[in-house]
Amino acid sequence: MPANRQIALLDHYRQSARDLPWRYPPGHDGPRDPYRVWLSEIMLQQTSVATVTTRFARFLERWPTVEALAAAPLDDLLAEWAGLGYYARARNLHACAQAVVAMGGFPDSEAALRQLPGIGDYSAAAIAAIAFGRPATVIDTNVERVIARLHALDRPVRSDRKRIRALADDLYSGAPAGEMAQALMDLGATICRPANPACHLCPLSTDCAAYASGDPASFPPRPPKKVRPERFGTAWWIRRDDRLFLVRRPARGMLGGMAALPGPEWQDGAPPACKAVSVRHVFTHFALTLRIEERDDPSGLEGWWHPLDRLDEAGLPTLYARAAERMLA
DNA sequence: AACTCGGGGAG
DNA sequence: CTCCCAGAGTT
Repeated sequence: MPANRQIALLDHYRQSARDLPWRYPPGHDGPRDPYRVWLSEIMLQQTSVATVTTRFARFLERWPTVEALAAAPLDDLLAEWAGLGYYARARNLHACAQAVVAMGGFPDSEAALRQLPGIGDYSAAAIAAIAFGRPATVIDTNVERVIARLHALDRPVRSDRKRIRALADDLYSGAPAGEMAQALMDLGATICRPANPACHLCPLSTDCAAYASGDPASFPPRPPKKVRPERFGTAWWIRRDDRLFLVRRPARGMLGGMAALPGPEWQDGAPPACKAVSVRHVFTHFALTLRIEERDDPSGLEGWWHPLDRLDEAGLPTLYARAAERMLA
């Protein structure tokens, strides 16, 4: 019997919805642009609202339609994506745009959306619900956390997905899915936060088992963290006059397809002691120490000379942007 | 089911 | 420092 929870959530949302650049406000009854919804959902995958807010408008201004994006060179899209991380998203975004144009527009069902590159379970449900008003159970990490707390689930989310799915289906049942999804995500971001949840502001607190337990922040339990391995590598700083030699990384894998400083593949292990200039960069599953070595000959390398005064337009991912910043300081 | 894949912001 | 974020694809 989720009706009371749904009413409490939707009422609270209509009162306090965040005003976000990609969002249609609660109660919006006009046409919706699936391109905007899709783009925002891909950008927001594992990326905070604050970060996306600074990049969404510029991206949309450069490519206002899915047709424009499909026609753009992939390298331009990757350069625009630089600094956002998880670059497979940008490669899949391009492939998805071309598929959508080829089929004459975005499909409006969750199942058909799910078949497109870069659109997984979450994004398919979110786009179907938010852009097309379809019923769908939209489950992201916010929804998982809210449900884990409502029911005081005592297993890590990763090993309790089936139960969370069933509880989420029930929570969404019969309600407008797009508004429910956004209500739950706002709740998770602003009230039912991972740490220091603001239960005194929560419209569901009287119905929440974790709140009743007295220690809501302990739900859901976090899996044990694992150690982050070390890697090291070398990047070559090859400068002639006012230009720098850059290369493009292999299409798949780490920083796939991105502009970069040339250099050999990175190695496992702790970096050898060295006084040379180096930058340290922490990725999700390893930490890298990149030594920067000056060279004057790019022979044997495939790349291009890039003007140093326009390096910010080269589309370097953050690791190499920091390395260049260090060398130019 | 476990890995791979970035980076920034908050505490 | 640590943790987390509107996850997806591969193995």
